[in-house]
Amino acid sequence: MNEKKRIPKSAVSRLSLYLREIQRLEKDGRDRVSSTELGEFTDLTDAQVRKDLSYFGNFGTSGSGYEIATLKASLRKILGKGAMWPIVLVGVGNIGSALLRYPGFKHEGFVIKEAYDVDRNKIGVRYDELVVKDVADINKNEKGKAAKIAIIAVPEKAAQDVADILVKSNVKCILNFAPVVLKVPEGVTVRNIDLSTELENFSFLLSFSK
Amino acid sequence: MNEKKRIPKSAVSRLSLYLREIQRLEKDGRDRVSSTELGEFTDLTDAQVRKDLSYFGNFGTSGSGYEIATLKASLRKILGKGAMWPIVLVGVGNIGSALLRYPGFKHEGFVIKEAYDVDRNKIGVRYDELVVKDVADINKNEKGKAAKIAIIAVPEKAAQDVADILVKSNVKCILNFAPVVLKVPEGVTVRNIDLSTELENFSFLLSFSK
DNA sequence: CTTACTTCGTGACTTATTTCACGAAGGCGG
DNA sequence: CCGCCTTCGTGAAATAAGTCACGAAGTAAG
Ligand SMILES: NC(=O)c1ccc[n+]([C@@H]2O[C@H](COP(=O)([O-])OP(=O)(O)OC[C@H]3O[C@@H](n4cnc5c(N)ncnc54)[C@H](O)[C@@H]3O)[C@@H](O)[C@H]2O)c1
Ligand SMILES: NC(=O)c1ccc[n+]([C@@H]2O[C@H](COP(=O)([O-])OP(=O)(O)OC[C@H]3O[C@@H](n4cnc5c(N)ncnc54)[C@H](O)[C@@H]3O)[C@@H](O)[C@H]2O)c1
Repeated sequence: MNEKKRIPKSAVSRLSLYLREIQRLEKDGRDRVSSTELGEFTDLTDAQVRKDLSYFGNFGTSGSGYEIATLKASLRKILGKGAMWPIVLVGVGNIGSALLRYPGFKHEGFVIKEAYDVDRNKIGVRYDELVVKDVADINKNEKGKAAKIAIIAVPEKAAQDVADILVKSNVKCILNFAPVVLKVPEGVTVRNIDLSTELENFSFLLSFSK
Repeated sequence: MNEKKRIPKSAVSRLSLYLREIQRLEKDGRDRVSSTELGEFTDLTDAQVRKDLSYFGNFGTSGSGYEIATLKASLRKILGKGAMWPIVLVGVGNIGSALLRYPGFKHEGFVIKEAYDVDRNKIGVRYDELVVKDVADINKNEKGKAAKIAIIAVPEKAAQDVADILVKSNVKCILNFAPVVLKVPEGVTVRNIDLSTELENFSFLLSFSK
């Protein structure tokens, strides 16, 4: 076990894949899995799988691999999947409403608890138990049960302002769909979903490869 | 200029950011920019900016930085942004329809030319000039103007099958929203948009930092 | 209990990426 | 034309990430 060593940033994302796979295996009735097999499922080498897991503990047994029930419990713990994480969403347009309609998040331990927009046509709309609120009221988040995770799905021009407000209301993690590099203080983490950039990676590849 | 050296994978994504920023600057009437400034906008070091650009050419001028018009033209060329890239979309659900409604792609040089679904309620629906077709007819893509880029926005269980079909119809790049690791032959590139994994990175961070 | 086989955990090594830091230009004021 | 300032391009150094390969530990069969 390697409690001390630096953990590569991408290792956490891979942990997420491992967890997903072993949950699938568990559903299929499997109860053990080897690093080789897990590697095949996730398109990684067996060594990568073992090393990633070893950053967090000794989950395996020489000769017989990993017990699924145990590994699952450990990975869930590491990834913070004990509780239901509340999320605040800002921008209920194309993307925002797609997220609100997606039932998968609840099963994954995430729930969009609040959603905000500026558009009076959006405000008041109900999605399941949630009603879209006016973004002007967002600071009411500040007082109570404050979500630490936010999703920004507003137009590019509004994104930085929204981020600033979210940071003030104590959000620590932002998933940003707007095509902007957000400026946030230390201690706040931003991850970008940047579809144009993804596509440009493709057009780059395609233009070069012939 | 460094035509020979291996280019870090992430450099291409950063090029995309640089291009976006200088286009913004151009709109603001600016005509030159330095690596330092570009670094500030993109949250990178000046050295990183210069090194990334230097993989592709000598775009700058000592003492006065980069001329925006020139750099923009070069980056657009590198990223393959001369033509309009046709895209095929499979799965017109929450995500798929959000993509179809997004006008931004056209401005970026990408256009969803075909969209497929299995659901008869989706088939036949019109989005602008596009009409959703039956996924059973997807191989008709095979003959003609075949898109090289595809987006998969179907449920997890269907994703691998769809990927196999797309690969057969000569798609070379797949943007995958389904939470699965797709198996594709060499020469085909997959990039995943994996929202659960993104959120699990957050829950990991939040559970550890206190 | 012993042998043969499997599979983990990990230090050492390799490869990839980023950062540093400096020489060489280019611009500008005098 | 000269010094001074700015900013590039880039090898060299540093850091980060991934792969290798092997000892140790487990399993299973006879
Ligand atoms: N839809 C896509 O496929 C797609 C693709 C790539 C990038 N994006 C990016 O994702 C973001 C959202 O895209 P979209 O298609 O959902 O946009 P959209 O225009 O459909 O929705 C944006 C929503 O944000 C709301 N809004 C605007 N300013 C606001 C503010 N200050 N506070 C709160 N709400 C505000 C608008 O009323 C609207 O409902 C954009 O930045 C877009 O560039 C979207
Ligand atoms: N919506 C979200 O916010 C969200 C979040 C995370 C992940 N995802 C993932 O993105 C994917 C799409 O999500 P969604 O919410 O849009 O799902 P959705 O159920 O709304 O839409 C899926 C669409 O795919 C169609 N489909 C099913 N099988 C098909 C097939 N074989 N060929 C063609 N079409 C087929 C369905 O008819 C449906 O229209 C899923 O894999 C989901 O797990 C979505």
